[in-house]
Amino acid sequence: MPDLPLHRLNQFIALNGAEAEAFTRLAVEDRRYVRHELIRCQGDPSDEVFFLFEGWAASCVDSATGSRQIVKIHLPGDIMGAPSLALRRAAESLMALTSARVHVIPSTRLGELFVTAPKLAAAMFLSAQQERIWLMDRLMSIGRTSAVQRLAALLLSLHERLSALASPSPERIELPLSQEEVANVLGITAVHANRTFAQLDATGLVSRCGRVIVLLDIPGLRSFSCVPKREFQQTPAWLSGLRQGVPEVEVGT
Amino acid sequence: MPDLPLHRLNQFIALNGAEAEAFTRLAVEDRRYVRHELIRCQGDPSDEVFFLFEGWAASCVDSATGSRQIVKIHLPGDIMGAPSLALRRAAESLMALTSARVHVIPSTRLGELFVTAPKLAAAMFLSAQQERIWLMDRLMSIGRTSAVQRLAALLLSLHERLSALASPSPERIELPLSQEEVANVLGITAVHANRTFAQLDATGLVSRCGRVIVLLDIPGLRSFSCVPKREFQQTPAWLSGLRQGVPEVEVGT
DNA sequence: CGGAAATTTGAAATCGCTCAATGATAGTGG
DNA sequence: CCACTATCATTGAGCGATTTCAAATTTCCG
Repeated sequence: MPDLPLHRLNQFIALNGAEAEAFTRLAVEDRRYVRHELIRCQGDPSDEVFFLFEGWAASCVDSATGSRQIVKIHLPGDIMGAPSLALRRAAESLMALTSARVHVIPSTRLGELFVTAPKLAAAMFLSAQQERIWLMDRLMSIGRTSAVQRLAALLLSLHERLSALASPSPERIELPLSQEEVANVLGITAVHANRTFAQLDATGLVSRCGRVIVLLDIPGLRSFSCVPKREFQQTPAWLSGLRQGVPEVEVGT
Repeated sequence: MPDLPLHRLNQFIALNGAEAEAFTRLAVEDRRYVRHELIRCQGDPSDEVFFLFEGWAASCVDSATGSRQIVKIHLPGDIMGAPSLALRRAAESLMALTSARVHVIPSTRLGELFVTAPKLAAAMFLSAQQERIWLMDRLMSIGRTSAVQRLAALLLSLHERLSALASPSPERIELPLSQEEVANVLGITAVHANRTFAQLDATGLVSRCGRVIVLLDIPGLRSFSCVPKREFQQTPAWLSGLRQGVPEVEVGT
């Protein structure tokens, strides 16, 4: 198994080697997808989660009319499909945005990990809370700000996440999304997404050339977007019990 | 300690008496609030979570311009403030919508529970995933549907949650929110919320008298709202390991 | 090179917003 | 109980943002 991007799991609780390895052993399959291919469809039985190993993907909620809302853009290291662990049938569709490699993890194996590796369970719990905050911020963004501001907020959040991925120049974002897909993220129409790009361009906060966007003034973008900056804490003090109370290596089977 | 509404915690994993009791012992304080009082403010240190024991409350994200988005309406039994466990400073403000009673739970005590009561930890994990689905559905609703449809979706979700609370007649909803607050949920303005109420009234799907709303045609509302129905699973099969692998009662201190 | 998909632009219609004013309702203190 | 006040609900009119429909242009890919 090649190096996995485990920064998301390690973000809140530094896992030891055994724990990280236990995670890498969860996958039963390594699938490849091409752009626009469905990884999982809303309504499918939800007995698996997915680890995005390479490429970009999206979680979408489809409305009864067929229109589609992209509720999350996934980057390498993301666990996809976890919300549907609470359901019998998946709440969201997962779609590859670029060619992508995905590790398939049966839910039952994840369940075993909850027993054997409580630190990993805690890491996944915190990761879920982090996702909630991101969703809440996007709800605010869509509910209370204009299309241009939402676009600024989207670019900022991508910048932040690409930085965490140790991307070489995160302020240069090569968007693999079409304008229609960006529109599906922002809650606007494709035509308006185009005008919105032009509008943001005109502010001078970003410069755009095709699908390559360079963020020129990040503090300016942030105050323009009106979305507060979130400072996640690396090792939450309230979880200190985990380090003392639980034997370190009981992970291997 | 009086009977707590623990249906949310028991929804996914039936806790035994010791586990439920361990949870009730978490609280260090029982606070009362009046309508509109702030329970916690965005930016406050996030070293506590809150259990809503009685009354309604709201989680709000405030934008940099001062406008406020209500990201969640809380009913009795909800745990509030958990997303901010991942942060040093709270991401959301918590506000009482009616007079309310709230149990204050220090984060550190919650952390201890993660070690001593893994079933409770799993229940909170699943609850967080459920919240993510609700947030995703609202993102779809706000991003892709009209104001009237969003209002229908809001009323439906309240109906569903009131039913789970064993409310006597959940199709009769006595909203404790002003129209301005409803507008802050739906991502519209207060004036438009009023027109939207009138519009929904005119469809015949609901009837409204002041703040009392009666849902007349629930299937009709559901298809009108375009939000898919979610069937959460009571005891996810994938977590079966928890029942075998972990000693049942090691909960008491 | 050809064809499909994506981007860009225009014009008209619609939805929701803002500003402003008027009625209702509830709470308060006399 | 009533006047007083503040908050909330309602309505109108005009404006702005976004949508819709339609067409032209560009880019991508085989």
